[in-house]
Parts: sequence; structure tokens; C-alpha cells
Amino acid sequence: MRAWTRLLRAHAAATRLLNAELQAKHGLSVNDYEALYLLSQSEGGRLKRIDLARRLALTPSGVTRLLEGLEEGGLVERTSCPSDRRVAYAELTKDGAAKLEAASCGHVGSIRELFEEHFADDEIDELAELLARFPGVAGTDDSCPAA
Amino acid sequence: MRAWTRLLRAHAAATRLLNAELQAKHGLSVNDYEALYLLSQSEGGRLKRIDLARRLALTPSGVTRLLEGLEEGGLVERTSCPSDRRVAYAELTKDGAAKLEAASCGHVGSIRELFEEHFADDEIDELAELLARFPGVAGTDDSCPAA
DNA sequence: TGTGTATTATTGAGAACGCAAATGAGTGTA
DNA sequence: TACACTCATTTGCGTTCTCAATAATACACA
Repeated sequence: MRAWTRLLRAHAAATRLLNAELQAKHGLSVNDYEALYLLSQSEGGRLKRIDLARRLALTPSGVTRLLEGLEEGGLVERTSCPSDRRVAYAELTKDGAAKLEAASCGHVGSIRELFEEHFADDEIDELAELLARFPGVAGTDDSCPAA
Repeated sequence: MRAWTRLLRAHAAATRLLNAELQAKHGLSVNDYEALYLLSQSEGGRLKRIDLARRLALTPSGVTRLLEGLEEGGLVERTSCPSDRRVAYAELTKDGAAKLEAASCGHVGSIRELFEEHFADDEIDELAELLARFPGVAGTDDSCPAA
């Protein structure tokens, strides 16, 4: 029980902090950033919308809304798939890659700072390992295509 | 970095699951439940709104909105403080205590299930200990008045 | 081929929450 | 007393997300 309530609090506090900073400096939300990052790590800089949803732990409709904003800003482009006309790809644009580049240094720094202020290096690994146990979390953070 | 993104995913996935269940069975959100629980554990079944905000990792305005719903449902009552007329207490009503009682068994069970399915007991403790390091998380989950 | 089912994506409606601004109340200082 | 400052709370507004319903496509099988 303590573990659960603390997960709630830790997420709320950390998210609010990082969101505010990212928003102020670059006009991006944390999820905007994560989406751009995932695209940048994927082959061809693009990902099926549904895969993006799974990796971000959002619903498909959440992804539609998220990408709406990014497309409007010209950071992401909609591409269609010739072999399956149901799927739409989200593809990183040049502007999107540049935006990610510009934001990443500061953002990664803030995250490092937040964690290293309170944890030793091996504790961070431990935390990551434990969190990966939750359903749907494992294997969502690297560039593997998530078959 | 992995630790951070996994914290995001784990929270999103777990919250969505437990929220849906709690909502379907009792018409409460996770934060509704947490608020009722915190009140039930506090002296006199009441808490200053601002303390509730801190313990839930919400902003004061978030608490106002949350309590709006609970007051409408008769689960919580607004009480004033004689010694400082700025503060308003949120006080658990009989109905609120009953509602909490009714929901707690199933909800706690779901949480246990979710965690015990993926973790050993000592790993849960470890996770709780690590999460407590985040700023503002420590000491928010028991009944201490959070001076 | 025709039909039923699963999958991908979008839309409408609504919930939850944050920020900024405003209000009213306490506190300290001259 | 008068003034500035801080604190608890609420309100308006915008953002982000979910759920349920819908549409279009793919696929499996008789």
C-alpha cells in the first residue's frame, strides 16, 4: 500500500516539476518530448500510431490528440502505409528533430539532477529494474520495434 | 533516463487499471479514495484543505475541485476553523466513512494483487523505500499531521 | 465470393488538473 | 492605526487525457 501511494505521489511531484520546466523552455509537454524521442529512436524516424500509444502508455485516442498538437507545430508528419491502409505513421520532421535536439540537453539534465540528488547510481538502476516489472512497461524504452 | 520513463509508464498503466476498477465498482476515482483514506486516518476525520493538497501531491485548486465532488456526494463536509478563518477543514461524514469502508476491501485487494503478481514482498518494500526519496513523498502516507 | 471478426484510427463528450489572478484573513512593523 | 506581506482558498480558462461510439480496412473461413 505504501508502495502504491508513493508511486502516485512521486509521479505527480516529478511530472509537475519537469513538465513546467519543459513547457517554459521549449513549449513541450513531457509526453510531447517522449513521443519525439521515441520517433527519433525508431527506424526511419517513424512509428505506427498504435505502437506509439503502447510505448507511451496512452490510449489510441490520446495519441491522436497528442499528435494533433505536434503536427500543427510541424514537428511530426502523418504518413500512410501502402501495405495496410488502416495504419498511419507518425514521422519525425526536420523541425521535429531539431526541436528534440534543442530540448534534450536541458531536459535530460533536469532528469539527471532530480534523480542524482536523491539516489545513488545503483539505486537508480534498481528502481528502473523494479518499475519494469509493471505490466506493459518492460521493453518500451529502447528502439526495439515492439513486435 | 530509463528509470524516469518507466516511472511514467508504470504510473500510467497502473493508474488506468485501478481507476477503471474503482470507478466501475464504487464510482470513485483513485484520488477520491486517497482523500477519503487520508481523512479517515487523521485526528477527528478532518484535515485542512492545504494539508490534504500536500499529502495528495495536488495543488490547492486541485483539492477544491476534488472536494467539490465529494461534498456533492455527501462524503465529506466543509468545516471552518475558529482560530483562523482562512482555513477550511474537510471532514469525513458518516456516509463517507461507510463508502470508504465499502470500497477499501476490493481496492486494497486489487492493489495487493497487482503488486504481488509482479514482486516479492521484500521488493515491494524496496520500491516503497526508493520512491520515498522523491521530494515531498516521504511521510505523506501515514496519519502524522505533517507539521 | 460473402460474411463475421479483429484491428487501426478518429471523434464527441466529459473528467481531472494546473496556472494565474482575485479574495479575504492573519501577522509584523512603524 | 496604517501599511505591507504572507497565507488559504476559490474561480476562470486552457490543456491533456479517457471512454464510448464510429468508420474503414484487413483477414479468415465457408
